[in-house]
Amino acid sequence: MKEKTRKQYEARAKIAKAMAHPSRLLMLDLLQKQEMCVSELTEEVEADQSTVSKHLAILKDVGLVDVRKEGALSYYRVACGCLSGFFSCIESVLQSDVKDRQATLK
Amino acid sequence: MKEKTRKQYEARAKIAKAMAHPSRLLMLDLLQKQEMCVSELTEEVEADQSTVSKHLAILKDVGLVDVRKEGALSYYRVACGCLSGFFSCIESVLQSDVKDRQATLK
DNA sequence: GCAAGACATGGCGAAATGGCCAATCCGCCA
DNA sequence: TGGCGGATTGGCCATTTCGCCATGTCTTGC
Repeated sequence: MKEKTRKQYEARAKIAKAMAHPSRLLMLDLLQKQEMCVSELTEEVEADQSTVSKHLAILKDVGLVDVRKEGALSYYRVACGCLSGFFSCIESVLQSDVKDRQATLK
Repeated sequence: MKEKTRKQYEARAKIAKAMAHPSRLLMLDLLQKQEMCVSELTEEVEADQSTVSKHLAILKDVGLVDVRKEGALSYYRVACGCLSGFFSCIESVLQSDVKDRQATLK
């Protein structure tokens, strides 16, 4: 395989990897609806504040969220409008898999 | 957070996680165009055959691919039609991130 | 200045992931 | 029935991920 091709798949995988965590999916879901600061997200996610902060750093690193600093607060929001497409794909796999399992049981 | 909600995000994360690997993204890309057997995929991915087989097991487990056995061969193919939506989302994040970096350099 | 609150970062142990080799399983055919 | 090629599974090790604690940075208000 070409080096360039390999790099491309690694870049894509990095983005997918950033989404591949329950807490980060929840955060993306919340941030899609409204921007929130770290302490608000921490309360929703129910994890240590440092943990949430690191999750946000991961999302920010790949460009999935943006930050806006207002005084001491950091407001995060989703940076791309394509997330609904991603979520609906996941949801569709989830649904078809459920159907498969039901079909298998019959 | 409700137990049920947490489980839902975990189920979604499991699917996202299955996609979050360069080799598996490549395989999904190939299998979207045509069904292929393990040895063919092994050649494309350039990894050990057992490694490829395990990657396929992961994709199959979450319902992203299906298998069809023909004699000694196992033909894999993509099981859902929504993958292009997923890929285009990734691609869009990739593009906007590149733009961001260029903008930052100015 | 400094105390307090909001975030970010370093570090560390536990757990999960990824890759290869080796062994096994399975369908086919001599 | 024995052997062979294709595929899966088990085992093992290196690497990465995850989560918390402790600490550092920065802003605000006294």
